[in-house]
Parts: sequence; C-alpha cells; structure tokens
Amino acid sequence: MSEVRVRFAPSPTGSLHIGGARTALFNWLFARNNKGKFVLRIDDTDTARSTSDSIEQILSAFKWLGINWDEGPEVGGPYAPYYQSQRFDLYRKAAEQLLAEEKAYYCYCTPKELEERRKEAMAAKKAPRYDGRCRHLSPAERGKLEAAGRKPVIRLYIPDSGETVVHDYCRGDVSFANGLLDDFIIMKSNGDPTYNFATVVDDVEMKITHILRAEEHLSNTPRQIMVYQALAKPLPVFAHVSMILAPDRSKLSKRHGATSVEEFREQGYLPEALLNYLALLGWSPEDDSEILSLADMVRQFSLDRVGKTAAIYDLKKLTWLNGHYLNETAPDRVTNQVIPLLKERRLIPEEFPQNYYYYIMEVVGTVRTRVKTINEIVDASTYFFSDDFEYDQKGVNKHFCKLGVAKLLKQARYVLEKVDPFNMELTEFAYRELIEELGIKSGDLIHPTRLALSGRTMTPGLFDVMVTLGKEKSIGRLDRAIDFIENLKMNNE
RNA sequence: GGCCCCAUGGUCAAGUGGCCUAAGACACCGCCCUUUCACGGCGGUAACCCGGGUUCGAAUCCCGGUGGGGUCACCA
Repeated sequence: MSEVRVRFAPSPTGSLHIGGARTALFNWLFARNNKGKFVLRIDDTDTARSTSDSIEQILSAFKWLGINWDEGPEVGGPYAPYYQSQRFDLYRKAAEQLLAEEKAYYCYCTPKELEERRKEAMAAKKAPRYDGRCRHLSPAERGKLEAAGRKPVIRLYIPDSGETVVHDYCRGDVSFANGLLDDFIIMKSNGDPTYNFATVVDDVEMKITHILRAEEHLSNTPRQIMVYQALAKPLPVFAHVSMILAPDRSKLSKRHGATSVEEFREQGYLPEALLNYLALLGWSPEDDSEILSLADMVRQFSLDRVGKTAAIYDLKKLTWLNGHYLNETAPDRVTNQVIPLLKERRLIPEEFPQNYYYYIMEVVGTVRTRVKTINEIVDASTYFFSDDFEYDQKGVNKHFCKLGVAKLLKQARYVLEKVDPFNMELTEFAYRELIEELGIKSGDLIHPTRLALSGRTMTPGLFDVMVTLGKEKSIGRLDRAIDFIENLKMNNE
C-alpha cells in the first residue's frame, strides 16, 4: 500500500476558526496514525480576498497548537510551491489539455448575463443551471465574440444524464444526478483557476490519497470527481466529517463570540485543551478517556470512529478541560504566559529580578487551582501585585462593620508580628491559638483578615495568601484595614 | 425551493439485532470536605424525534413523515 498523504488547504481570507482547526487536526492525526504525510497548502486562488496577514495568522495558529506539517509553507517539500497563487501555470496547462481533448470549452457569457438567467430560473422555480449555450461555438462565432471584447471562461463538459456517486468513507455511497450539475467554470475570464479545478489539479499533483474535510464540501465532490475523470486520474478516498455548529445550531460565524483559534489563545486557553476538546467533537476514542494528549490521540485515532452528526460546541467543556490542563502543566510555563498579561495590566514592571519571578510563580501556583484560564489567573491575582485595591463593598458590610473588628485585627496583627518563620504552619497555628483564646468562631477572624489582605471575599486559602504576600505586606495591609475601619466608624457618628 | 447529509439526555458522546428497565464526560442539583471560592469525594435529575414495517426480538435494519444542517458563484 502506498504512503498515506493528506492535506489541509485553507483559503487565507481570515483567521483559522475552530472548524478548520478540527479538520486539520483530524487530517494530522490520520497522517500520524498511518505514518503518512500531512501537507499544508494555501488555497489562495482568490487573489482579491487572500491576504498575507491571514496566512501568517493561520501558520501561527498551527504552531501554537503544535500541529506541524511535513510539506508546505516555510518547510517546502517535493511538490513545492505550496501556494496555489504560485502554481497558476499548472492549472493553465491542465485546462489547455482539457480544451485540446474537448473535455472543456470556452464560454463567453458575461457574469451579468448569467446572473440574469439565474434570476429568471429562480423565478420560474427551476434549478439555476448553466444551459450550455456556448458548448458548440464555431470558430467564427468565437472570433466575433472576442472581437466584441469578451473574455471567455473555460467550462467543463458535464454529461446531461447519468449520475456521479461519491464513495464516502464516513457516509457511504452518495449519488448525484449529473443533470443537476452544470458545466461549471474551471478557469475564470482573467485566467485564474476556480477552486474545484485548482484543488483537484493540486491534489493529483501532490499525490493526495485521502481527502478528509468538512461536510459542507460533500456537494462539491461530484464536480471534483468530474475533474479527476476528465484528467484521467484515480480518485482519492473521500471522507466528509460532520461540521461544528454554534450553540444556536447555525454555522459558525463571528457573531458567536470566539470562533478563531487566535481568540481562544487570547482568552487564556491552552493549546492542549483546545486540541483535546476539538478531537472529542466528532470523534471518540475506543476507551472511555476524555483527557487525551496529542500522542494519545495519534495512537487511538481512527476514521472508523468519527461520527457523522454535526456537533454543537460547548464552551463549558472546553473550559473544564482547560482548567484541568492549567493545573497539570509545569508552573513556569503557566507563569511565562501570565507575565505578559500582568505587564499589559501594569501590575508588574517590564523588568524585574529573578526572585520576583519566583514570587510570580508562587502566586500563580496558589491561584491557579481555582480558575480555568490564563486570563482568570491574572484577574484572580491582582492584589498580589498591587497594594492599591478597594475593599469589596459587600465584604465591608459583612465583615468590617461588625463591632470590635478593628480591635480584633489589631490583636491579630500583634500575634502575626511574632510569627517566625512566617510559614503556613506557624501563621495558622498563631491564628488558631488566638481564636481559641478569644473564644470566637474561626470565621470571625479569618473573613475580615481575608478582606484586609486582598480586598476580596473569595481568595485561595487564607494562610496561603498570607505567606505568599509575606509578613511585612500582610501586617501593612492589616494596618491599612484597621485605619479604614476606624474611619468608617467616625464617619458614621 | 431543488439536491445532499444527519437525527441517543441541555451539550459532547458510547452503542453496529438480544449483554440496554441505554455507558462515560461537561453542565445542573444535593451531600461530604472546608475560613470563603475552587479542587476533590459521593449521590441525583435527564435521552433512543414521530409513524409504519422486517424480526421470536430493534436505539440498532427498511419505508414515510417531521426536524436540523449543508449546498446551489468567474468564493473557497
């Protein structure tokens, strides 16, 4: 059996969205599982809409995800170039061949004329199908049209009868009546190829053996098969996987919030979480595992276990997965991702000494167990980096307005001052001792202390917070809170 | 609208004629743990779209309906 070769061929007209990312992932997994090659090709035949910006975004999204390509941009390969815009000669040659073999022909109808006929057909409730009127133009007729300044397109002859059946790996045989297809355009009037043509020419040339793509392309497939047949080339295996739908069951679009890989990255998701989630959308491993590394997926991936029902994506599960990975990965890796965000919010300086790095890492360590994304780590840790915070209003009402709180905090402050070394065991011991001595409930002391140290009512374990902040800061913040409470009283009198 | 695909809980899904009075995960609810919030542990609510067949037997096969989605460009 020959080598498995698959490809992912995005058109660079925007960022890589999660549907595309999943299709690419499946291709990649399939290639790796079969020890084959994964080709990345940029389908930029639409020169008007393609941008180099999009190309960069797509490549960087793949790099971030950790999906590498064996052939394609930057890495090259035996079938280079991997940009369709640089392969136009190839398509022209193929088109000329089809012309010479009378499998294709010139058509001089203008877009405007076609549009009108299409509208008429729609109005008459008929399928808007090209009528083939230019099929048998004589050289004289052609000359006249060209003299009139008309630039022709090239169309492929499609039989009026019979049917084309797609042997789809996921969906079985799907047949389409040829009569419903029309002589579609393979070369535009400006000499550029159309998608259905360029794709097949390249897939043939690049020896692609399996075409794994989203279901939205299923109805394109008979056309592409026609091109394969016209070119007299063997068909690859087609496999159309289900689509990813937005929560409202409609096709993914910008209005559904984050849909691009880029956006998920910006929102603080980890690549392994996104990959894991995407893999589970439409595929399931043989065992019950939900947490899968790329290596696990490669080992277990099989086209036979790819489902055919469209999947609605659900952020909650992705987020849960992200929380899991956030706590599994090395602390320094998370820290390194948090740092730029902290800088962005001016919570830490641009430059800092090594021991401050360790401080950040410690903060990340205490905070990350209770959040789900990188960004949430930042939100949850602001008070570790800035003394300038307000007290949560509800917290103030609940914990600072009680009688004798100021006095209580003063006692706590005094007790803490004597704790040495200032670690978890001893700070907690000191607090417990004070609580017992005063005969109060632990919450009576712990809640106001938390508010004093963080301005918040919800934080990691209090002694964690205390120790991470350090003795000096903790005591300073208690003093500040005591002042605040005393002022509060005065204002009320 | 024509053509095509799909149909198990709110979501992802297992299930390929009897093992199903249907797994597992997320979410949700309750309890436990606990100084708060999480984490963790335990438990719970919740599904085979409808109607006909085929069969001794159907979530699984067939037909019809309904619903959802895709596609009908000189876009990819």
